[in-house]
Amino acid sequence: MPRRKPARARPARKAGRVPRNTLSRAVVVDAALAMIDREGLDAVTMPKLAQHLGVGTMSLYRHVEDKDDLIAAVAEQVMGGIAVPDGSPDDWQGRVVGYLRALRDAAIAHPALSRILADRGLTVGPVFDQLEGLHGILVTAGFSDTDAVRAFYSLLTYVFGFVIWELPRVHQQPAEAYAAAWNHSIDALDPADYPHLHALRSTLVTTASPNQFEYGLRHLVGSLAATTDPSTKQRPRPARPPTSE
Amino acid sequence: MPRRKPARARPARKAGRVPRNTLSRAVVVDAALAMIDREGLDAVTMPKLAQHLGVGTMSLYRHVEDKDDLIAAVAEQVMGGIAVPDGSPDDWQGRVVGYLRALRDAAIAHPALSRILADRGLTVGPVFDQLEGLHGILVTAGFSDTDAVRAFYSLLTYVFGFVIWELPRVHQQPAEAYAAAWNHSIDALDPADYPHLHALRSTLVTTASPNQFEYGLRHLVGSLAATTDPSTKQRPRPARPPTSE
DNA sequence: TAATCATAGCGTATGGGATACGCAACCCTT
DNA sequence: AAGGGTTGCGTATCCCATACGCTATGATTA
Repeated sequence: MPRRKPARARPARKAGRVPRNTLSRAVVVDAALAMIDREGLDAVTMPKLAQHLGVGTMSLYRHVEDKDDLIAAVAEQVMGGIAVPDGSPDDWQGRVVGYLRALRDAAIAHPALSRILADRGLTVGPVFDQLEGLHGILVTAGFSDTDAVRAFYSLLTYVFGFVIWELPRVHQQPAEAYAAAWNHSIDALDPADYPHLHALRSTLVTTASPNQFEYGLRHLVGSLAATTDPSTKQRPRPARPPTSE
Repeated sequence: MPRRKPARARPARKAGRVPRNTLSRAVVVDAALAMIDREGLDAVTMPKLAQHLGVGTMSLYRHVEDKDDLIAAVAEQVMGGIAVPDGSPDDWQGRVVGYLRALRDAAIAHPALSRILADRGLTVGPVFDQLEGLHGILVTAGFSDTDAVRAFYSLLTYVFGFVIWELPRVHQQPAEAYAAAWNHSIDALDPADYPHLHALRSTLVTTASPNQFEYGLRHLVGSLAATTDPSTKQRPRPARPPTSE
């Protein structure tokens, strides 16, 4: 008993009236990205996406191989929006860090990104350009070819791990839900067995700030810098890294 | 530990003959983990899992709230198997690094782990014990409360990002598939536009060795150490980190 | 302008999957 | 020997991803 026709808010299709060129791969991908951002990755299904676009479900498949292809395209779209910043060769740290921050920003702007990449590997299409750019920067800065590779892999890796760890804290329906959950978990633990966690209740949760991102990044970049350019060794590391929010 | 029946080829159920106490949450979770390791996360469905156990699909739901609960339990199971190593208080670096290596080993032994955690957040049950232990180690080593939190978050974060990046390389049907894919991708790029990537064909792929893990880890730990105990500043960082495989 | 044609949009059908619901066999208790 | 909470599980429902053509559409060409 088939019955399909609401097609949401969009000039409903008339019998026999089938407009052309309404869809394109770009339109589908954009809509998917928007829907993912809005309702979450799991909420996106082909039927729902189609309905949103005011088209039939199977129409999507004219522009996308399958759902997997669609999600991959979404990931590429997002990653493609990230650029390795310009800058003087002297400031390799600034450029590299700028790129990594952009990466984190993208992951926060599109919370599903890291999940998608965790599923299919970090190296999607546009990353090639970025690797090329980063490598150039590092080599110019004095890194050997191999060390440059190792360095940016380490950095990339750190950023992704961080973002995955950070996301549940950043995006959570009620903003305090995450903190509440943590506190609840900690309350359930016996203070005798978990003295530190109890003492740190507040710290554990609030530490997920931009500063935490910068903290690890600073250490990593600073240490990498030390292997190449001793003069910058101290720069990225203040006598004592800021310790609070 | 309670004994576990093979559960494999169980005599098919006879009409009216319904044995009792064949299942338990532990049995279900173990079977799920085994199946995940064997066939991948996506291959695991409630019907297939039940069939494997020789029981009806809905029987599983007596011991597991829903699939989500099951997967969460699997993650806990794996994470619970990781311990913060003992050691002398002097060797905080050794203990912390030991823990992080164990984490990576677990992620490699159970390739789906990182995907699962990326979906639901890194902090699953047993992690509390581990955080408690790590925090104690770091504070004893001279870190302030806050810095200790920042430090292990950074480390944890690095490890997870690394593992996610590394996994596709470690587990791939034909061992060379990954390298082949990369080389193929690079070949498709115009050497004029991507001089570095072309020059690095081999390096880019082969760098994914245990050394890469240690490379970033060494830098991170070394730099963190420097903030607390200047005497160890040089230790984790040889004059020049090994540069090759 | 009319006939031709590749193609976009889409209706229908198939094969899973997750899971609510409720029955009945079991095993334990009394 | 009877009763009852529990466990295993059959059935049914609702969604999904997707294969398979059919048909209208707009561009192309005669």
